[in-house]
Amino acid sequence: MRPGPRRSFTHAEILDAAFDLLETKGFAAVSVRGVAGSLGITPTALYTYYSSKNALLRGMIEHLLARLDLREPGGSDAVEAPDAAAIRRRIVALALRLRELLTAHAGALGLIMSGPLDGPNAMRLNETLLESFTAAGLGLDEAARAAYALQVYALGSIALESADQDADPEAAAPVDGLFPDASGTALWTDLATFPLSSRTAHVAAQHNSTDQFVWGLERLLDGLVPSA
Amino acid sequence: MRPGPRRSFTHAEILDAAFDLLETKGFAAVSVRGVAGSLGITPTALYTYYSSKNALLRGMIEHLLARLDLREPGGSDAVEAPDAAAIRRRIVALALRLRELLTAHAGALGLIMSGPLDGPNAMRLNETLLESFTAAGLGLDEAARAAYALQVYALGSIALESADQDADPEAAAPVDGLFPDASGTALWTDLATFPLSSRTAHVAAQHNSTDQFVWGLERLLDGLVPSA
DNA sequence: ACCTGAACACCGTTCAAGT
DNA sequence: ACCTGAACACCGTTCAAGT
Repeated sequence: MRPGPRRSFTHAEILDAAFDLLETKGFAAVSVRGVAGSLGITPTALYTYYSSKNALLRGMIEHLLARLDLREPGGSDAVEAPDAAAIRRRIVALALRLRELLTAHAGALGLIMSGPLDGPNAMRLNETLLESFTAAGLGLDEAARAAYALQVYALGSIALESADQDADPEAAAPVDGLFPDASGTALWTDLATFPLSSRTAHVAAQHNSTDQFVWGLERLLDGLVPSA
Repeated sequence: MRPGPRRSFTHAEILDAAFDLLETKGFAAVSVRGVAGSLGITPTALYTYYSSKNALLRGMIEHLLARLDLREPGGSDAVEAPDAAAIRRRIVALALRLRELLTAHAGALGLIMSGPLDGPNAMRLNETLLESFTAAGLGLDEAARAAYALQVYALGSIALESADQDADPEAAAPVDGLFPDASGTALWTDLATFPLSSRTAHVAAQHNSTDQFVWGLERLLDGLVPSA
C-alpha cells in the first residue's frame, strides 16, 4: 500500500518547502533530492510536479515575485497628476522592495540566473515599470529600454552584493603564489600599485549597502527621466 | 613508477584546459574531475594547484581579465587634455570590450558569481575606471561610487543576457498549468493583461543586443558625469 | 495520476599511501 | 611536492514497476 495516489501536494506547498531549505541551508541544499526528502517523497515523485530542477527554480522565482508589492508607496489615490519627482520616488521604492525581497533569501540570485525572467509576475513587474516611465513622458520604445536598464542595474547590484557576501577569505588566492599568471603586471598584489583603489577602500567597503544602491540608481534615473 | 613528481603543470596550462572545457562543453563541464581528466591527472592531484573548485574558478576570472585591454582606444598619446566626451568614449569602449570578453566564453557569468571580484586584474580594471572618473571631474568618493555603479550595470547586463540565452523554451512552465500560484493575478499568461509589455515586445526581443547595452550605459553616464 | 526502488552517470572533497 | 586509488556523501535524471 506504499506506492499509489495516497496524497498529493500543491505547487505552493512544494515551493514553500524549497524556500525553507533555501533559507535554512542555502542554495546548494535546494536539490531535487533535498526538496523531495523534506516533503517525505522520493526524488522521482517530484518530477510529477516539475519536469526538471530548472522548472522548480523558475517556479520559485515566480513564487518570490508574487510577493513583490507593486503599488505606489503613498496609496493608489494620493497622486492625481504625478510629476516626474513622484514617479522617480515610486520607481526607487519599487527597486528597494525588490532588493529587500531578493537579499532576504540567501542565494535568490542563483534562482534568477537559472533562466530568463518571463513568468507572469516578472511581466507584472515589467509592466509596472513601463507604466511609470511612460507616465514620466518617455515614448514606448524608450520606456522599454529604460525598464530593461533599470532591471539590469537592480539585479546586477544584487548579484554583485551576494557574490561579495559569500567571500571565502582564506581561499582567495591559489595555494602558493598570488595569481602567478596575471599577464606580467604584478606578481604580488601590492596596494601601492593601485593608488586610487587604496584611497577609496573605505568607499569600496560599503559597496553592498542601501546607500550605494540608491545612489547609483538615482544617477541612472538622472539619465533615464528627461526633465528631473 | 606511476605516482611521484614526474611532471608538473603551470597554472596557465591548467586554466587553459579549463577554458577549453568551458568553450567546448559549457560551464557544467568545468568540474574538478573534468579539468583533471583533460590534463591526464586524477582529481586529487588538481588540489595541489588549487585548494578548491572555487579557487579554480577565481583563477579563471583573473585569467580572463588579464586579457582585457585597458588602454584608451585612440592610442596613449592622442589625448592631451581629455574632455568629458573623450572620457565617456573611453569608458564605453572599455565596457564594450569587457562585454565582448565575457560573452565570448559561454558561462563566464558563472565564474563571476562564484566570488568577489578582488583579484589583481579586477583591481586593475577598477583603478582604470577610477582614473577616468576623476579625470572627468568627479571627487574620489564619487568616482568610487561611479566605478562600482558602472561595473554593476555592465555585469548585470551580461548576466541577464546569458540568462536569456540559455532559455529552455519547452520547460518554461510547470508540467500542467502555468504557474498556478501566481497569487491570484492571472492563472493563464494572457498578453492582453500586459498591454504595454505586448506593445513593446519588439524592443524586448532585442534586449540582449549591443545597442541596448550601450543605450543604458550612456543613460547611466548621463547621470554619472556631470558636465556632458 | 502519483508514487517507489533501482540504476546510470556524474559531482566536490578527504584520506592514506606511494615516489 | 606531486601524484594515485579508494572512499564518503552527495548530485539530476530515467526506467520499470506498483496502486
